[in-house]
Amino acid sequence: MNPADIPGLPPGVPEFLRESGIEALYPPQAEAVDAGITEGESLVASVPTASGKTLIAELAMLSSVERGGKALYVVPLRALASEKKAEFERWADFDVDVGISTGNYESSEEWLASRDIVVATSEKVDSLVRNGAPWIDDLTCVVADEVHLVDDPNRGPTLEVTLAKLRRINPDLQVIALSATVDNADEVADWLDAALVKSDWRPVDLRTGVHYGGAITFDDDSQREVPVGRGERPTAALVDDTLDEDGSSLVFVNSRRNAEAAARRLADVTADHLTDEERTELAALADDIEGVSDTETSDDLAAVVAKGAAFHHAGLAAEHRSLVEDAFRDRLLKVISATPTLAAGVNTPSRRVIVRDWRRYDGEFGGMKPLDVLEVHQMFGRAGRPGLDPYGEAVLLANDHDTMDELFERYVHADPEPVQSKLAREPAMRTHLLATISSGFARTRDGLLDFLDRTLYATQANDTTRLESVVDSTLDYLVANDFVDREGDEITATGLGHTVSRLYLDPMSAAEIVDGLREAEDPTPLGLYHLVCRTPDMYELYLKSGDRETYTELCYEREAEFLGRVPSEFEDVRFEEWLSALKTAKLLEDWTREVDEDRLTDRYGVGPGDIRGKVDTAEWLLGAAERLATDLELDCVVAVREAKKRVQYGVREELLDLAGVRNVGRKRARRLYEAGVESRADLREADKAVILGALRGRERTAERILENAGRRDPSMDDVRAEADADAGADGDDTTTDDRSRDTAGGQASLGDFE
DNA sequence: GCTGTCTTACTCTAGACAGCATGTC
DNA sequence: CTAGAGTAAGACAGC
Repeated sequence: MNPADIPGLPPGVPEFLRESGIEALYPPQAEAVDAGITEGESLVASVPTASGKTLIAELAMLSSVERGGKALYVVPLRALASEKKAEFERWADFDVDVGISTGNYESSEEWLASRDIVVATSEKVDSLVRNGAPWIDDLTCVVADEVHLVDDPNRGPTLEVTLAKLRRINPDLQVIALSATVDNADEVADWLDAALVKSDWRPVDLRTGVHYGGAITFDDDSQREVPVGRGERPTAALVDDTLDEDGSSLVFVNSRRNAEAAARRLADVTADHLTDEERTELAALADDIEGVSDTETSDDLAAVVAKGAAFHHAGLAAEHRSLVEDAFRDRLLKVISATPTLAAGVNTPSRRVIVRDWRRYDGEFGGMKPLDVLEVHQMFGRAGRPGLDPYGEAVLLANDHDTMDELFERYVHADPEPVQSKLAREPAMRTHLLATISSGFARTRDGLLDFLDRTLYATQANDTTRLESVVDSTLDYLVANDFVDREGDEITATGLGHTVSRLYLDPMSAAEIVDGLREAEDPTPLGLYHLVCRTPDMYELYLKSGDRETYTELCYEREAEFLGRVPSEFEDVRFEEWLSALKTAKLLEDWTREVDEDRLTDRYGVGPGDIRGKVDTAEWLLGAAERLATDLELDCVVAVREAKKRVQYGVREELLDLAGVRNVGRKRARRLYEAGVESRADLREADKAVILGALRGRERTAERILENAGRRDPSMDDVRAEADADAGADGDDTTTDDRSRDTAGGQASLGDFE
């Protein structure tokens, strides 16, 4: 199909498409147009990654906007939201404005209302609906990207319920659902009253196969010799082989440690294939990466990057990730070894994809569990860059013939699993029933069931008794915790219930927090951190060997600080969870005692990205706790607010005022304080020479800070920095300080092995 | 005596959305 | 009680 033959587009778009090199639509795109996506028809497109799904969405959104409407593009990850926004901005010339709304990057309400296309995460959309954002009513088209994620036990129900709500708010809403190839796309289409386009077509040829005994055997029975030398690893041989053709590789492994170890080994392979120019560019990139964070992870990553390889997992700081992804896309990095994060994240295509580990540890399963076919296929889908690679190759690894046969059967020739609604799970029900009641979508039990009838769950379930019983027990729970009231048939949210729903808290988290705060007379920061860390909204840190003893001891030592009853050591599971939460809380406490990032990472066995994640979550939960305490008129409001601010800035109490000044973080605040500048007011009055000295002679920085502190004459012209008293020992003093404090308190820290 | 290879015992395990009000080194 | 790669440390051979 020729772009000019597409109906309903804004004038000029077909020409624009042709200028961007789109002479003819891909077959699935043409099918989608035939199904009427540019004329308001709904569609489920179940097609492989990189086969032009985005254009399908764009055509639908553009035509909807052309008819005077407004489109919403729903993504599963923040990183994807910014990626898509940047992509859609190419339509700016056609008077199509794009806005973005995620938890960390929020455009103002009025501004979003004026945008033609809004990109948001599913949770954010859910939240906007709960809070009654008026522009939601104006939507004419919604796109759900990666809709197969409705299968996800944690976040799937949010997407499912959100789509159901949007369709209820606007019955004429056009829905475009983009999915990986799944077994039961027809059920999804059924649910959404949409047409279905299902295709295996790909713009770049994809060959999948298994490497065993010195050769890859592909699905079409062809072979490619990739001999493995003595003492060489198959992965290295495969990466080397791709490099001989000037192609890049993506290696998927099953743990962070494996990703890092593999990158170290593969760096020796890539190092031999670099031009001098690449070496120079990589050295610069390595410098940038090292500068992102002062941690071992950062240094390790920089070391392999200098040689043309990288690792990628959720322990990396966000900047690390994007630097690595960008450099790989620019073909500067030759190989990335990654955990499954990368398969679900932003677009990072590669000539060859190597799925080294196809089993992953799963505690619930009690051992190594094979990856889902869908997951492996998502990894496969990263192979082959449209327009750049002649073909893509996806390879699994086998050590013996039996395994090779198994892999062919299990992954190469297998269809992905069907997606299955997880809505009937308790945690999902808790949250979504309360939200549904709170925002007035339903006022009775029948009303709730009627609403739930619009979900995928109802489409799939052949009898609704399970759903009814979960609804009933969940309602009981919500009533018992004073989130909803029941009078006869009438179900309404209480004030508390409304607040909880709008704060986007899991009701169980809210209940735990409310209980804890009610009994808190004079809560300590650790007590508050522990309270929020043990809610279901916080991922807990994993207890390592030795941690049990360490934190049991700490638990008794600081027993008085905990809010709520400490479970007995003999309630195994409960106590274990209590300790995990304590470990997380202790990480936060250390963070607010200004312990350095690198010490935190090795004390808690986490990466810089994990620290950021924990801090963010704690900040959010403490903010919610503050709001709950305010509404309930509890005395601890001030304590909670202070704990939140300390987590937010990562500082001790005395630095709160300083750290509140823009451009002053935990490090600068501490240096200023040591130099005698102890408050915002001091910043306005103190000797500039002292301030400049504390800021290590950075004039621009100092001027910006003074300006932000409200000083009348921020100029640093002619000011000479007073010598920094402890130059060279900076940063270390606080850590040493902290360590002696810990030891004095009798607490085991790293290096105490007794 | 040093170095590389093999053996063995032991360790550890993926991911990341959200409120609200403004801005790290 | 499940799996398998990584790792550190010791054993051993070869020079």
